[in-house]
Amino acid sequence: MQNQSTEDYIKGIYQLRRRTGAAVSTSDLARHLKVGDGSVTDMVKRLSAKKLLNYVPYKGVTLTEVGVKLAMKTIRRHRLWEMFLVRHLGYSWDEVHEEAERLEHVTSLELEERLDRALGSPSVDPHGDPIPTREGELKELIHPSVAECREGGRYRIARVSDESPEVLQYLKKLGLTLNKRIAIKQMIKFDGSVIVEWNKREIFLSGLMARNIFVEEA
Amino acid sequence: MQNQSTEDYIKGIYQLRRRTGAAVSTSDLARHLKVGDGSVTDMVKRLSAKKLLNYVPYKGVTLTEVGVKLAMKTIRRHRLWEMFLVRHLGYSWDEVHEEAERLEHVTSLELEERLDRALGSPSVDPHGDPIPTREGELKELIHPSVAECREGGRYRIARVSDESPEVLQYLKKLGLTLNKRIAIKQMIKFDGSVIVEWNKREIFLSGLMARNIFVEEA
DNA sequence: ATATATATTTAGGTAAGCCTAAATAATCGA
DNA sequence: TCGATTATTTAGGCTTACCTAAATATATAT
Repeated sequence: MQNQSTEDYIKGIYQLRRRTGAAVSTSDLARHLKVGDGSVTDMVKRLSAKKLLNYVPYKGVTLTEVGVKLAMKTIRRHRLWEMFLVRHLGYSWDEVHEEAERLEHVTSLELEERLDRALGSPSVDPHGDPIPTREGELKELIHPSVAECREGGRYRIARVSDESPEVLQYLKKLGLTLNKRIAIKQMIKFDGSVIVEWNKREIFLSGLMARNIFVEEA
Repeated sequence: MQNQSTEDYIKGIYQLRRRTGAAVSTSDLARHLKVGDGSVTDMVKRLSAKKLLNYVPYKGVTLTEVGVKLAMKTIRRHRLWEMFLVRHLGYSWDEVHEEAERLEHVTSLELEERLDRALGSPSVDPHGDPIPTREGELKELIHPSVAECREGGRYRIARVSDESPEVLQYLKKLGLTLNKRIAIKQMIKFDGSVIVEWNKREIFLSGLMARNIFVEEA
């Protein structure tokens, strides 16, 4: 793969931290970025010298205020591009991640503003992930996954994890996109899979699928 | 400035060669890319090893077939982006060069195709520069500059050099954009400046301006 | 044709990101 | 709490793209 940029490291740290809360270990970061452990220690020292993060050997890293700002800027640009590619260039939601991953790094403030304007300042991207504001504010939306729903409940699809294209492709094929309304028919405890009803059809979701689709009571 | 990529070197060679015809000297390339002479010799050897160009020490470089292909691809992406930024994001023609300079390097074939489709396969960019085809064909349009016109002649503005933002900004302020029709009122031999008429107004163009605006008999 | 000027290459260095293997620190189980 | 396992850092190297200054070609002018 291509070399990881400063922005990739910072974004990675931000995203891993959101999951775990605590400082991010260098080896977790290494796995996330698909580089060697030693490479991360190396890079992390440089980024620490640039005051983008705090590094305590053997303890992991946390972003500084400046680091968080950079993460927000990068995530904002990423999500604006995803939205733009879907709305203005006809991409589907499973095709935009990789493109945005590259475009986010070459986006000027001017371009960011124009993308935002062209989209009418959207608050979420095509997967339902919130887009940080121009000022770097991000309101994390906390939605339960389908795996945590109650049988018989009715929900609106609020977000789908963009980590695995497979989930996105499967849902695309079903037509089960953002904001669609579903009913939970059956929760299968044995393997965590779920049967939902949508559009008068019963749809089977594996446990993995169910854990990657997030909903809101409706 | 940022490091120059392989694509920048190849594109630079292509463009310099179009001007002079012969092999491109390493120092001309260095000036063009704003890097040291020694750096170019260095890079040129690497690109030669990759078969993108032919390098004869002390004689300069020429692109191989593969090199020309890469130049065409890069120029196509650059010009499609310029067109897209103008048509779909409201940029003006003097603002797009730098953005396109970055975007061209992170554009997948898929994205290239979608830009092209969204624009209806345009044949020229916002400055009138021809856009290479998908297959890498570029038909160079040869237009005389305003500095070479004949007094009293009537012309259509076919292309404006995108090298200097100043020219583009000046013309933008006048409203004198692509395809506008002008009449040559007076050629001033002394310093090469030209007085043209457009929209019932007389417009003064310095010699430098005149040499950067290209026209077609009309 | 030779000296001088100019163009080009070489040589030695730097910094960023990466790798692997060896060394060291932290953690966990008994 | 001690020893083993696991996590993390260090050390030594590689590649790319850059720089500057010195060396060497080439071109020019008399």
